[in-house]
Order: sequence, then structure tokens, then C-alpha cells
Amino acid sequence: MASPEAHGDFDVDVDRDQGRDPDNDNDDDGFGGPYRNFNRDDPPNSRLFLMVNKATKYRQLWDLFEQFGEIQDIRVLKDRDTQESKGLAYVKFSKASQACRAMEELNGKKLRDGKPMKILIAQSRTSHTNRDLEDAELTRIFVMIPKNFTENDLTSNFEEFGEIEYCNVLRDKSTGESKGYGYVRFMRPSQAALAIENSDRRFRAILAEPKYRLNPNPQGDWHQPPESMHANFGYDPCFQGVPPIFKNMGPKTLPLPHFDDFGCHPGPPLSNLTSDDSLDFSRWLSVTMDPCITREQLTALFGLIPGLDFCDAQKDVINSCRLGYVRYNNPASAIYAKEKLNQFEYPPGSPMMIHFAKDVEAATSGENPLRLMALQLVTAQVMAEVSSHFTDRAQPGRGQMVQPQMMQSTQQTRHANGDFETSFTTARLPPKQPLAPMNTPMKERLFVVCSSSAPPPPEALTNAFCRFGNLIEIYMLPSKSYGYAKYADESSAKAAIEALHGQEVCGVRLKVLPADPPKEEARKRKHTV
DNA sequence: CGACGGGACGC
DNA sequence: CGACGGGACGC
Repeated sequence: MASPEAHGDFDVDVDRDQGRDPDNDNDDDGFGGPYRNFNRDDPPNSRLFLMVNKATKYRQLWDLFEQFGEIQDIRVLKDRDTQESKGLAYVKFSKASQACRAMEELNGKKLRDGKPMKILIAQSRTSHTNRDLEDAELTRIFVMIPKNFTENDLTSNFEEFGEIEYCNVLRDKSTGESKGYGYVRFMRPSQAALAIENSDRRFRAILAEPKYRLNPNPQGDWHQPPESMHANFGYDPCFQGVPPIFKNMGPKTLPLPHFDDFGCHPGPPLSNLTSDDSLDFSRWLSVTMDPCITREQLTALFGLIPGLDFCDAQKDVINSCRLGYVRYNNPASAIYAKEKLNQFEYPPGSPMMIHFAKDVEAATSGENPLRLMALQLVTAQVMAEVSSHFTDRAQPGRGQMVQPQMMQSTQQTRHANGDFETSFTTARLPPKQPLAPMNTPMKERLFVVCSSSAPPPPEALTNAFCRFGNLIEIYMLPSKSYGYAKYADESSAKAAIEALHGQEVCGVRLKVLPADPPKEEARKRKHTV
């Protein structure tokens, strides 16, 4: 954006209006003229306030601060009449983590031979307070978490952003049940900022307000969030080690043989099927699946079928999916696993694709005797166990759980060759595309209405709406049958309407229309002071 | 040590 | 028909 050159030889009081064509307002701040000030601290805490010596020049600050990130603006304040520097400056970064790190590294450092400079997070114009932020207010984040998340889960999810001082899970005092919230205290503000910027967006990480500033609501009680808020975590397979659906299913861990170990793993011999060494390779399956599925989950799932003796999951960097390898101690179990679990949607909308590791599918399909033996061998009781895990959970207190929909909602089409193709939607969709970063400016918003009052699971909606690119977010309003999809690109949004309007996702018919402008924002802008 | 030209919707 | 999301800590 800005650069030292853009401001020529100015080394003082930089005004971005200078030299601008007033008819060509290409500012991306969405505010014209005097309203620009309100965007100065976006994102929050991305602007520094400096006390420097009066000799410090614009260019000097630029050269010093640019190593910490993308500088958007630097202003050195000067006396209106005398044009003398006031020894005060603002440095605006594009990210709070950059500003914080610059502050951490440079606060107290001397410029040339002058006094040490003092660096603070700039107070935003709209903050209505003149108090400076302390580090304690910049190092603790508040996050939403699944109900069964522990402090250790918090640690393992947030330690990548920096050194953690402690983690807290809020629990009910009498029952000990998690409230679905947690705190993470980092050692440094930049680490908390990195967590807010880069952690899984389902954590909804924000800076925690200091405890002493929190106020009770008018009833004098602490505000409790509605239960529906946790719905996403109930569904969410990507979130942690073992989601509810996989709990208590199959073995949790398996020995990891060497990768070149293609020999038989010693397992319980299957009496009525003698392993044929020439068919040994048919014990191996490859699984292409959603990257959120872990080895542990894959093990639990494929462990439902007896004879699992190897399971691993690796990142497929090229296709940005996850590749699983599964081996059974007999070909029958492998065939059965493929038969029963292929196209299983986990998360909903992401069918896993199972293939034999070698190209032997032709040999094991159709009336192949081995296949028939396998189907007899693996009993109906095992199958009943599989399906019970997918239907049991529809009941108490967890009525929103996804399993029943997952099994019923898929559309099956039989191809000429006899294969089934399973899809969670009637729409014809291009391949999955990555979501746009959360802070991407929204260009188009869609209004999404569901035919039934129970909308499809969020993963399925995201899966469908992401395929046109530039999807920022899609959400349904709690206990409503409508929601909004935000796109960072108009043509992506247009393509989503074309492909998805009138189609079904998980058995729910959708209307997809351009959304009216948000009512609240219009009001806000009107009354902004 | 120390805070950002001033201004502020529009029926 | 179907219009605008959710957040807090016993001291």
C-alpha cells in the first residue's frame, strides 16, 4: 500500500488526503472524506502510538518498523504553527500481530542518541477512554470450545502461536461440566494476536476483557449464551481428536509397522478363510478423505471391521486432502470395509473415497468368489454395530446431531456400470475451493432459505457454497430456517446462486438469493458520530 | 515524556 | 413463504 516513496520527502505530518484526486475515491476503507478516521484502527490494535525524540523523521521510522510487517501508514505529528515535530508518531500496520511484535521489540530502544522511545498500542478514536492498554489486556484470549475440550486440548491447539502461560476451561461449579468457553494466556501480546488472526475460526478467538471490567447484566446475573451456540461443535469432526461419532468405536491405537512391511501382521487367524499370499495386496486400502480426519479417527472407524492391523493418515500436499492407508489381516475384511464405508460422508458433505491400494478392484468386484466369501464372513452383527453408531445419537439432548441426516440425506445415482455415486446434494458442483480468509472484505452477500426448519449441518453448507471460490462464511441464524453466505467476489456469489438455488443439500431444498443490505449497518452508518 | 487539521445523517 | 448470529472468569 503506502511506501516511503509515496510520500516523497515528507518527513513530518503525513496526511493521506494530500495529493489525492478528490473525484477518485478509491479508498478501500469504505468511508469517504471525514469518515476515514473511523477505519484507522482496523483491525483493532494494529496501530502504534510512539513517543520519540523530536528529531525522528518519517523515513527513519519507516526503515525501523518495516521489518515487522506491512506498514500501512506512518504519521509524525507536528505543531500546526511552528511545523516543529511534537515527538509523537503513529505507525499503522495491517495486522495487530505485526504492531505488537514491533512494540515488543522496539519499546524502550533508543533512536540514534536520543531518549528511549516509548511505544503503546494507539488508543482508538472510538474507545471513549484514555487509558492505555496494558500487556495483561493483550495477552489473554477468549475462545469457544467443544464441551469435552480440556486444558490440554486448548494447549495443543494454541501452542503453535507462542508460549502459553496457562489455559482455562470454564466449568459449571456443581456439575463440573464445561461451559464451552476457555481462556488462553500467552506470554506476549503478539502471540495472542497471532492466535486471534490464525487459529481455527470456529474458536472465535478474541481478546479477553480483563475480569475486573466485566459487568453483570441488569438482572445481576452473568449472561449465559444460548445452547444453540454450541451446535457447531456438536457436529464438528475437525475439531479435536475423537468426535462423538467415533467415541468408543474400535481400537484407539494400533502398532505402526514400518512402511515397507507388507508381510502379514500377526493377528487372530480367520478360520474359514485362508489367506492367499497372491492376493495379499488386496488387504490394503487407500482412503481419500477430508483433511480434518486424523489417524486416530480413521483407526476408530476402520477398526469397526475386525482384522485391522495398520492404519495411517498423511497429508496429500498436492491435492490438499488427506490420504489414509488401511490394512487388514485378511482380504475379506478389506473388501467388506470398502463395501460398507466407501462414500461415507465425514464430515457431512465430504464423502471418503476408498480404493484398494493396488488396482485390484476389478478382480474383487462383481461375482468374485472372494468377495462373496467376505460378505458371508463378516456377519450381520458387525454391520448392525456399524449402523447403530450412526443412528443411536439422534436421541437424548443431542437432537441436532448429524448422523441420521448424514445417512439419509445422500443422493444415490446408479451408473451404467453398476457403481453407485453418492452425493449430499442434487446440485452439480465444481470441486471444493478454499475459503477466503476471515478478514477479506465482503463483496456480495446471499440470503439462504431452507425448506425445512432444520437446516443442513454447517459443514455440508460450507462444502456446497465454497465451490465457487471466495466464500468467506456461511451461517444459519440459530433456530431459524435462513442464513447468509458471504463472498469476497461477486462472480463467485453469482455462480453460487446459479448452481444452488432450488437445489437440495442434505435433503433440504434451498433458496439462494442476493441478500438485502443489512438493516443494522445502514442504521449504524447513519448515526455514526 | 503523551494523542491524531475540523467536521459529523438528512427526511 | 423467508431478512439479519453467538461470548466471559467464585476471591
